[in-house]
Amino acid sequence: MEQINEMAENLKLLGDKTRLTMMALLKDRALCVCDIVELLETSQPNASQHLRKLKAAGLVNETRKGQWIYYSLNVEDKPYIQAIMGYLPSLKEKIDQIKNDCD
Amino acid sequence: MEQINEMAENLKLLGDKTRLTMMALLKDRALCVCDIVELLETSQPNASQHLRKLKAAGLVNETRKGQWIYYSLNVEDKPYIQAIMGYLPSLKEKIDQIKNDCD
DNA sequence: TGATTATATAAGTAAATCCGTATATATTTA
DNA sequence: TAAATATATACGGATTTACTTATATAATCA
Repeated sequence: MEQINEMAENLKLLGDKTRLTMMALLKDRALCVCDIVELLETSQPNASQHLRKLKAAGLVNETRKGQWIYYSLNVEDKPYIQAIMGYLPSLKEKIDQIKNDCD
Repeated sequence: MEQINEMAENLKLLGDKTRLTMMALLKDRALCVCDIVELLETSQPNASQHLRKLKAAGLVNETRKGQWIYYSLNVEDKPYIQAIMGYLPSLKEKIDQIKNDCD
């Protein structure tokens, strides 16, 4: 079943706490890498590597804005991913705490 | 976020094509290990080991019936797992093809 | 009871995965 | 143009994972 294999690949990507937290963060709004590094309290290369995987699977988009690269969700055409996202807690409050240097 | 970590653990379990196919099969009905081995075309130990992980996470139940141990879904109290299950294709036709020795 | 069938567990191996350190690339600013 | 900032990539090590083979346990049947 090719459909199941494809779903398994995507679920595997979400089955990592760093990446799943990234997705939860991006539910609120697009974020640049330095925001994500600060929010996740991880290293910049680690964040970049996880973001690359999410992007390779088409789960996020990237947009450069000057020095910064903003990542945003790209799940409109992926209904089961959207369904999962609906069950992720909102991290909006946490996001509002970060100091927004990026700009 | 403990809730996210717990979700990530469960999604990781579903993020494997063997286990996700098992879950899709069990959506139709309870199956014994030998059924699953036949349907997945894998080895018996491999099937048992994957089933053990699903059981440890509480995603399936087991019930012995004589010589056979039947596994069934246990997702009533796990809404996001149920949501994902709803997007898995039905493998009913495939299941109906197996020769039902078990009995 | 001994043989057979169903399932679980143990142990080993190859591959995948996550993360850290180091470095490269791209953009902005002085 | 040089320095600073933001991000990506390369590489290596430790851990995890999936699978195989071999063996153990449990239930049934002759």
